[in-house]
Amino acid sequence: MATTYRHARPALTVDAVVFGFDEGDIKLLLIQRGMKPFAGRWALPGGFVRADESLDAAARRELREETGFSRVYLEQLYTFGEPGRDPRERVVTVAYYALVKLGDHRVRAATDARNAAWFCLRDLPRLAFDHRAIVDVALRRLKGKVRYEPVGFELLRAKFTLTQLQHLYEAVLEVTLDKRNFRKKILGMGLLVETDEIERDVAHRAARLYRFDGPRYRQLQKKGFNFEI
Amino acid sequence: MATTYRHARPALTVDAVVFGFDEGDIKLLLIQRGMKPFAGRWALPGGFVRADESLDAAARRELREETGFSRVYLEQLYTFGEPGRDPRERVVTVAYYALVKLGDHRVRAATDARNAAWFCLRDLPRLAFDHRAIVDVALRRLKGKVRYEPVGFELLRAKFTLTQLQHLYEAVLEVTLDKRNFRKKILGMGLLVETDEIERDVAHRAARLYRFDGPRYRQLQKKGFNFEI
DNA sequence: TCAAAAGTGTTAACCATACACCCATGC
DNA sequence: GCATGGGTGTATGGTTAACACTTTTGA
Repeated sequence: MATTYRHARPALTVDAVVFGFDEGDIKLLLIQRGMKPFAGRWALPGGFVRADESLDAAARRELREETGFSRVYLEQLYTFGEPGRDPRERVVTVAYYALVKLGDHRVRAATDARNAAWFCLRDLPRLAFDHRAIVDVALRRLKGKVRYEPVGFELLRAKFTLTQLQHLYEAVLEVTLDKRNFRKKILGMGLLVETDEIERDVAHRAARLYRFDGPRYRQLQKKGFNFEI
Repeated sequence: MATTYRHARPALTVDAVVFGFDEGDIKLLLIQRGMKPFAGRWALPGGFVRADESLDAAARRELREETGFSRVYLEQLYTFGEPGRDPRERVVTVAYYALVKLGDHRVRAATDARNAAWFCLRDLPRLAFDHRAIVDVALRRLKGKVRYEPVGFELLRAKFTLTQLQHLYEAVLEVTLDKRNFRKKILGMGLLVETDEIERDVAHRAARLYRFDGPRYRQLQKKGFNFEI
């Protein structure tokens, strides 16, 4: 950082890879573009960073404006800046990924109303710009993160069954897990608390609901505990 | 990404946290600033991204220009964009971290000639801008990375002793490791090949030199092997 | 009463840890 | 011959992995 700035400035945007979990699958929230370039193509929600806002703030704002989601888990992912990634002019984008709780049907309705839709990872449409590459980086990050930090809970409602949690890990990590061993391990950490509620409206024996004990996790973390699935 | 760009554009820079390993310690390469702001303060090597170069290319170019290092391990770290992080105007910086092999004394001499110097992490000077925060993020990343990917070797010469490797891990992870268990584990991975050379000019029994087998690692990786210390 | 998923323990294999002495070399 | 670090094996405890049946509930 040697001189004052005399070079042409690239435009700066933020984009967000929004993950949800529903019916045993990881889903991705995409926006259909109205304008050129890539009119009609699906793309990541995102937009330009304003002069006086931080990158995190820009990502949250765009997410709220384009998808209606606020109060989600949001983390910076990677910055993409290949010249030519936008055909109009040079645009550098700071990519984020978000984990949202799809349990609440109202938010799903709110986003359904717009030009936004949830897609299974297995059949994503062609995406605008280099957004497919961004999604791939986000997936790799999610896979790595979920094993060593308790972020998986950000994809479930506050109260969940152990089977839901197991299916979440199976979907993200693309493995199958043994039910007994999974329960032993996750309960052994002492991070889940049994609620006095059980599932409702299921056509079989209702499962107990648990919740994640965030304060306890932070406390254990200070003592050197490391979450690991 | 909805409209063409009408907003004020932040300036865009790259900065690099350059790690080395010498005499059992992790070192950091810093540049002393000549101009305001923060004239005289030590700072990360870095500079403005040019109109037609990728972010990676910009980081490599700045590293080469300011420190003389090329062909180093370089990875994007995080993008820092708080308004106000540069007192002059809004500057967003894409931070990288680099791992360099300090074994070669010629490169050390080359950088010594300039306003660059190596510092122990324990006694870093006050840094310009938010560079101290960037260093902290880089350290956390390095600690995490070194355990799950064989990047530690990027800090050692091509041929190294097992004790050097152990000391490297001890320095990065801030732990002490058991010599026998460390050797068992690292040799058990089958990623090190014994060379027919031994240390020279040491005042005690000379240790065998090993080298990291990169092709073998990539091959094992495809079969699902995961490096782990 | 049937279908569907919940819930539960034991064993065997493997892996991580703790630990101490002799060896080779240069001075 | 002494100081310095190089090099080596075993025993124990803990962790992971494999595995199947009974229970509850609603339809």
